[in-house]
Amino acid sequence: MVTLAEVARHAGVSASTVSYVLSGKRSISAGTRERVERSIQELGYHPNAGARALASSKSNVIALMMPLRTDMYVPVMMEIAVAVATTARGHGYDVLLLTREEGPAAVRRVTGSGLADAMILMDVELDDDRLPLLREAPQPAVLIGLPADTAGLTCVDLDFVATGALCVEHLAGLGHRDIAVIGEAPAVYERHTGFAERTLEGLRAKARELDVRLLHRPCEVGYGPTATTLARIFDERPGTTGFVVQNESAVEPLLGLLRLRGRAVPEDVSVVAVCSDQVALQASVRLTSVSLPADEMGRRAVSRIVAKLEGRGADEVELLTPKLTVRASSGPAPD
Amino acid sequence: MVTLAEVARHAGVSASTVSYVLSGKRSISAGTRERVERSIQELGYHPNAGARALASSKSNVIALMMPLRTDMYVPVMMEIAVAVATTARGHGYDVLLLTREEGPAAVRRVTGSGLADAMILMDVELDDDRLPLLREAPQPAVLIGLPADTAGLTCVDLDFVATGALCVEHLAGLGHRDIAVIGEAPAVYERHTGFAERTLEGLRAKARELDVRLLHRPCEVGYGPTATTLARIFDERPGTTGFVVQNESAVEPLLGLLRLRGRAVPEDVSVVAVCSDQVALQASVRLTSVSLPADEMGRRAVSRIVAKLEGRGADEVELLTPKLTVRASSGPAPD
DNA sequence: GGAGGGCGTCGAAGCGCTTCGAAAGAGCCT
DNA sequence: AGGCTCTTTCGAAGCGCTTCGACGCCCTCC
Repeated sequence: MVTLAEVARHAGVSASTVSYVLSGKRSISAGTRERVERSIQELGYHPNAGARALASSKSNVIALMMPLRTDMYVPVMMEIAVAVATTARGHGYDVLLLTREEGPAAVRRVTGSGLADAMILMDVELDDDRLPLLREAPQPAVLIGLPADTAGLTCVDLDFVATGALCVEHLAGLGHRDIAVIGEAPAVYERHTGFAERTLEGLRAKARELDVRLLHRPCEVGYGPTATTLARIFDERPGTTGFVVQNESAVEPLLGLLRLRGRAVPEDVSVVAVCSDQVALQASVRLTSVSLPADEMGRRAVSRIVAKLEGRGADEVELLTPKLTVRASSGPAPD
Repeated sequence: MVTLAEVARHAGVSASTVSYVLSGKRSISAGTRERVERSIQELGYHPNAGARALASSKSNVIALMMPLRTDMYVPVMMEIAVAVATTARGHGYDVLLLTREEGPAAVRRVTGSGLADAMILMDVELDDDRLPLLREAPQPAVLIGLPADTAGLTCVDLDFVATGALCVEHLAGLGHRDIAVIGEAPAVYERHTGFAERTLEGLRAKARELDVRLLHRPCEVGYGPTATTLARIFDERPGTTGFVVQNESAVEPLLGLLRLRGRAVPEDVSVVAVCSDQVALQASVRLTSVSLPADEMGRRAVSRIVAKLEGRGADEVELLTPKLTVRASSGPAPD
């Protein structure tokens, strides 16, 4: 393996000079810089990550703590990860993949070992057990999601309360008085995952405000569970004409089931989904949806982390404003 | 941050003794070990990753190069990543997430900088541009997938040729003489992704052998494209009674579309999918499928990497034998 | 009772890089 | 011409850990 010292010898300069050429922290004459750069090329030199981390106390790695369950939002999680990885690379950082399942131990490992310079955490629960550690960690962190207490934390998330409100508002505006919500899997609520509860909160508040009847039912992933949930909903509220689908994987089954029941979308029944634009456009009916800007959340999270690593930017909660796009799945309520 | 030296002072021993307690590379008396371990606990010591990497030339990190597209098999990729991350942690390794898109440059970065001790590559193309570098890299690597030339490489993959054959065999055995294949997106074939081409090869070979007519059509992700593809298939081969679905995301749309056309599954039409068991079970019809053992592939890949890092295990291609599970979506051909 | 051999521990030398202080030279002013 | 500043480069220290050789001790064996 080629070392700094070899490059220095090859270029006829000292090691520190090579280091300064690389980091740009001191001015180097054009001639020397060129000579060094040529040597680096010729020898195929790559700085040793460990040595660099040791000497500079910076690893140039961002840790990403990701949930590895498969009971929810896999594509969204993936999309966030993609955005994080790509954006981070753009800023010169690599991404270390940690599992949400390791919990606080992983946080401790990172903060203790200097494995990473900063952390991005996904799948934040309202009262997340990683938060206390995070607050005292020397490394900055950004949450993608919103816990109950955000003091001393930086968060990026979609404003799910507004998202819920927006869905109800849209349907109510079209004259729907009976709205059903196909929610996340029960386990998601049991974990007190922030976004699920907040969406519900927004849905309920707006429903109360606009005097619309709202029925919320959690729903496991899969066609069967969706069918059961739908049947229950129609049993309980036969007059339901509006649906809000929070659970991406329930979208296609729901549309299929409505078709089977002879309920036309959007003539008889309107559907609003909270999902990525991709899903909304690929479904069998082009869905009216509030988009889940996974990509943007990932990018923002990295930007904030990088800002903090560079000493800019304070702790702050950034809630992205949801946007509802009207497509072919919603229309006026039948009379 | 607590250092080895501080632990040593606290325990009243030398730094090297602490190091040996940690690594177990030399015997330590029970008393000393306990004292040191207590100090480690009390001080909350975590070894510095950079220093460790520098001194031992081992980073305890495995790089995972993952495709970050969303045009195919997102859940499968995710499942593999999960398995890799979890298994790796079980062996004491962390996982560095690299994007497939960085291509050979990422391989060079890893091999040059000592960022990782080994690499696992996904989304392998038949003539992958990362392979030459890999062959001369000092770090071991495992491919999840199968390139055309496997000399000097270690690969883990499902035997997709056998998978294709199995699907045709099953349908032909039920009396189907006209089989259509809903394939991956055209881009996947254009990239010469190994598994797609191999599956097709297996399908074709077996069809020829059993004298069955086979129609293969690539298909973009989404309901619309699936509908178009299906329409074309029935135009071209109205007598089609057997379907092989290679593309997970086409499963639910296909079932819905068949229902719309009034073709009952499995009475009129049989469907065999190549997908994870989860998808097979969650679809609107419990699918006869060849399962994609993503989890096992991830685990095997890590096992092989760890073996190589420990000096065991040679270069080898490991093809997992596909298993077809008969469920409710396939039955005898109508006459 | 002295030689030989383990066992347990220590000290010191790096691993490859960053970074600080200082030296060497060049250019300018008085 | 001497002193000053500014630019460019160098040398050396040190980041926290691993690891090798060596040392001291106790036990065993003839």
